[in-house]
Amino acid sequence: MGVVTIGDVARAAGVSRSTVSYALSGKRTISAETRDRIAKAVTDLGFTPNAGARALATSQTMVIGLLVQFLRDEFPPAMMQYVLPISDAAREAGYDILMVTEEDGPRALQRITDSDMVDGVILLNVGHEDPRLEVLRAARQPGALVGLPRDTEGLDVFDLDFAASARMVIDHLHELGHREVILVSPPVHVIARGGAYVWRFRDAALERAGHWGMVLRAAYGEAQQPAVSDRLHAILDESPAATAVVIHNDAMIAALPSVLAARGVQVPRDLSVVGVYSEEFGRLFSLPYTAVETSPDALGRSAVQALVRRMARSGEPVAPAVTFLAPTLTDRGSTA
Amino acid sequence: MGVVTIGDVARAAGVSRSTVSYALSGKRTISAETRDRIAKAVTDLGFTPNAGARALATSQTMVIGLLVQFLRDEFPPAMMQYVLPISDAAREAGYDILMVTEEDGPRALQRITDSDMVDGVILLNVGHEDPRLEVLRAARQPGALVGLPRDTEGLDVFDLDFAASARMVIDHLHELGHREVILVSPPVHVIARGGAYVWRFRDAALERAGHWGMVLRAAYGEAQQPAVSDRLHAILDESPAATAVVIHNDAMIAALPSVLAARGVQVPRDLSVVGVYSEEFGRLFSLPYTAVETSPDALGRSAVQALVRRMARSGEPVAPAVTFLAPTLTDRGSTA
DNA sequence: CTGAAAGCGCTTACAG
DNA sequence: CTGAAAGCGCTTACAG
Repeated sequence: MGVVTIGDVARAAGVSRSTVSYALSGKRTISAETRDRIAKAVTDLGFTPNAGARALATSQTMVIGLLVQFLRDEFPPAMMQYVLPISDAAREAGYDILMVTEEDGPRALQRITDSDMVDGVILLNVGHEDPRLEVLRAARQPGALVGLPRDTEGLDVFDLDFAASARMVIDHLHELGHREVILVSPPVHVIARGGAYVWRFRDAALERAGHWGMVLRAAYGEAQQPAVSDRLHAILDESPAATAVVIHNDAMIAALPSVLAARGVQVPRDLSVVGVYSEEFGRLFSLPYTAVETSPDALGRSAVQALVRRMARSGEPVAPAVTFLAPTLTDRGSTA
Repeated sequence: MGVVTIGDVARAAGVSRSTVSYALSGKRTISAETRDRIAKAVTDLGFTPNAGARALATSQTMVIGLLVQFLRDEFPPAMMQYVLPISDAAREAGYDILMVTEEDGPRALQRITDSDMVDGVILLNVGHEDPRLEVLRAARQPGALVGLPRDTEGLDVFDLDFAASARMVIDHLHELGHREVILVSPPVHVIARGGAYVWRFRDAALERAGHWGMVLRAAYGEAQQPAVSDRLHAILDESPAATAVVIHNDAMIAALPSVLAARGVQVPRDLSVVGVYSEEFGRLFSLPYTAVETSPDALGRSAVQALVRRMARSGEPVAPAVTFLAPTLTDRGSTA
C-alpha cells in the first residue's frame, strides 16, 4: 500500500535504479532480457514514476498553467469554449492543465511560475494593457496569449482578426443593399478594462460603412439580464429605419430571439441579422443567424501548439509572432 | 536569471538552509534578528520555494485534481457552474486545481493519483455505476464526489436531493389545483450511462403525482438543437389538456421561451412552468420560471471542504458521508 | 550493455 | 535559538 518507487522495481528486477529509469525512458539500449524483467516488475508492483521527483530531476513539470478570468461583464459560456479545446490539445501533447481562476491574475501567474509548478502558461482573454504581461515577461517560462494586447513584443499571440471580421460583415450587408445598419457592441466599460476587440471591430465597421456610404448606428450593449433585453429593445426602437443589425455581443445575441419574438419581428423578412459567435455557441443558444465564426477551438489549440513548441526548446528558436485568425462568415440565411 | 534556491537565501542571510526553511514555515522559533535578515534576503533575491521539491519532501502537492467530463448528452454550461466555485474554494484553502477533461476518466484518474500529482480529487457528474470509483477506491488519495453513485461505501458524496425536489414541485402544483402535468426529463439514454438523477427525480414525481391522484405525463427530452425544440413541440402537442409542465432538462428549458413564444403560449396564463436549474443558469438564459434551485456552487464548495478536511488528515477521522442538499423552490411567478 | 553516485531543492528529525 | 545531515524519488553524466 505504500508508494512503489523505482528502487522497488530495480530490486524486483535485479538491476540498478538507473537501468530501470533508462528502460522506462528508452534513452539507452537495454537487452531484451532485462527489459522484459523490468517490464514485468513494473506491472507486478504497479509502478508509476512520482511526478514531483521527476520534475525536480528534469526541471520539467509537464504541466501548463491556464489563466482564465471570469469577468463580471463577460458571458461565462463564451470563455468556457476556449478551456476545453486547450485542455484536450495539452493532453494530446502530454501536458496536464493547472487551471487558475483567481481574481488577481498577476499574483496567480507570479505564484505558479515562481514556484515552478508549470512549464509554460496560456493567458486567456488578454486585455489591451494586461497587468499579467509584466509578470509573464519576467517569468522563466514561456507563454501564449489568446487576445491581443497593445504591446506584443516577444509574445506569441492568437486572436481573431476583428477588423477583417467587421469589414466582412459590412461588405456582406452592403452587397445585399442595406443602407442603414445597427451595430451592437459589448458593454462600453469593457473597453475601459482593456477589451480591445470592442473597438477593433467597431472602428473597422464604422470605417467600412463610411467607405460604402452606409449609415451605421453603433451602440453598446449590456452583459447581464434583464438589462440585456431592455437595452436591445431600446436600441431597436432608436433606429426604426434600420434594415439590418450586427451583434458583436454574446449576451445580447443570446437574448435576441426572444426580444425579436416579443416585437413580432421576422428574420430576415423584417430585419437582417448578423452575429459574431462560434458555431458551438450558436448551437447552445439555438441561434439561427448568419455569423462570423470566432473559432475558439482553433484559437485555443493554436496557442497550445505554439506553447508546446516553445517549451520543448529544441531545434531552431522561433521568433514570437502575432497570429490573426482569418474570419469566415457562416451564412445561415438570416440576411436578405 | 537562474533559479533562486533556499541555499542562496541561506548564504545571503548568513544562516543555514534549515533555518531559512523554519523561518518560512514558522515551525520553530527564530530570533527576531535572523528572521529579519532572512526576510530581507528572500525579498532581495525574490525567492519562492520550488513546488516540486517541497512536494517531494513533504509528500504534499497542495493540488486537487478535478475530473470533469463533458458528455455529448449534457449541456456544457451546466457543468461549468460547478468548476468555478470549486476552483475558488480550493484556492481559499491553499490548493491549486489540476483540471482533467479526458474522455477516459478512469485512466486520467489513475494517472494523476499514481504519479502523486494531487493530494486529492473531486469527481464531477458521478454516474450510478461510475468506472472512476474503482480507481478512486484503490488510490492513495481521498476523493469527494458530486453526484450520487449506487455504491457510496467509504465515499464523501454531495448531491441535490432529487426525490425531495420532485415531491416539492408536485406538491406545489397540486396545491395550485393542477390535475394534469407534463414532466420533461433528460434524454432517456442518460439513464443508460448512469445519470441516476433522471429517474431519482422522475420516479419520485410519478409516485407523488399518483399519491395526489394527478395525471403526470412523463417524457424524455433531447440534448442538442434542433432536436430539443422539435421534441418540446411534440411533447406539448401530445398533452393538450395539461395545465403545467415540469422541466428537468437544461437544454430543453433553455429552449422553452422561444418554443412557447412560437406557439403563442403565455406563462402562467395558458401554462404553468416549473424548472430545475440554478439561479445563475436562469440568468444566463433569461429564464423567468419558478424553479428548484440546484445550487451548484454550494455543492461544489461542500465537496472541496470535505476533501480538504480529509487531506489534512489531522484530528479525529471523520466517517465518510452522503450529503443531500435540501431543495428550495424559487417562486418566479410562472405557476398559477 | 549496465551500475554507482551525484544532484535536483526542499523539509525535518537529530544534536547541540 | 541554530546547524549538519539524511532523505524524499527521480534522472543523467561518468565509468566500466
